[in-house]
Amino acid sequence: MSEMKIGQLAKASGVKTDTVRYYETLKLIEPAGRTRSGYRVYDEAAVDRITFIRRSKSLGFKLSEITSLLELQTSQTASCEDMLLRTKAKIKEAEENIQYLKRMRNALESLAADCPGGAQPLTECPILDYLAASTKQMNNK
Amino acid sequence: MSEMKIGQLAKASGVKTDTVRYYETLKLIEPAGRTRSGYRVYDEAAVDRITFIRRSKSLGFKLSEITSLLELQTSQTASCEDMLLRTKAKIKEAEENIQYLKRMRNALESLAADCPGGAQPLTECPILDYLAASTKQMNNK
DNA sequence: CTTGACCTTAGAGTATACTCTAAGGTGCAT
DNA sequence: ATGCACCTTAGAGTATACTCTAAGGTCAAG
Repeated sequence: MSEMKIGQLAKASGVKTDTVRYYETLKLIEPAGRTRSGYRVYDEAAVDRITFIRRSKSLGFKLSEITSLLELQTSQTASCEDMLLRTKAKIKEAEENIQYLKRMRNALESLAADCPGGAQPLTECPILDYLAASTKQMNNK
Repeated sequence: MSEMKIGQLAKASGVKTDTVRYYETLKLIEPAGRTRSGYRVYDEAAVDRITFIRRSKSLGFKLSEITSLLELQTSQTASCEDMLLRTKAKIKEAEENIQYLKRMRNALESLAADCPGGAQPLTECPILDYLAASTKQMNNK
């Protein structure tokens, strides 16, 4: 099945037909051609391309970044370094997000540790106290 | 300044006036009243309320969740346990996101470690190889 | 020749949290 | 009186990645 219609491509690559069309609007993929009746026709390479997109997404790349990854792939002049740099930038991003979430989790945990839980009235709740405390310190985003 | 207009509330609580009006559409806050000419009038409690929202946001609560946190705060029947449960759920969420990001980062790091970088042609790049490899394994999210 | 699966397009809807624009009124100072 | 900062509303725009709807054409099987 080297020639296929959008439904087959979708099934073969694990996405919905809508998603394939959406990717087309972003110029991430294009059908190899069209039938006389206007149906999109794809070849095997299309499956690889969707797979490329899915894997890149699973590594945290956005669709707009994947556009540039795909360009890199077909570029004559690009070097390994180009890909490595994008990968390192993504690692840094992930790392920052992890740190951000850890700070959040730690703050939540220290509040939870102070909270007696149970049927205590909320006036005694250190968590709500922290949230509602007027004009002391201020943690922002 | 116990009575203030939206601009003063915004300044006092560190958000934009647009944000205050947006929060109003979500029923997160309401002006204490209006002047004859229609200007929103707020009291000191409004500053605390916006502060509550900001702090909750910094702990990872969504605005829709903050609605329910604010209800909890003024509830007669709620107990500490209610707040603690929400906090624990949020900790779990943060933890899951951290794990997810760590898997992503680790995958990126092991790819980066295999990549020679430098001026190697991309045909030799293990990162692109992984992304483009046809129909072998498949990581999805 | 009709049924059903599959295809087409354009455009709207979902979720989240704002942010901005347009067009116009208010209120105090010079 | 006029300028300026500030206020009002309704509604659109931003970012991300789809997902769905409507209205209609295609195609192979029975």
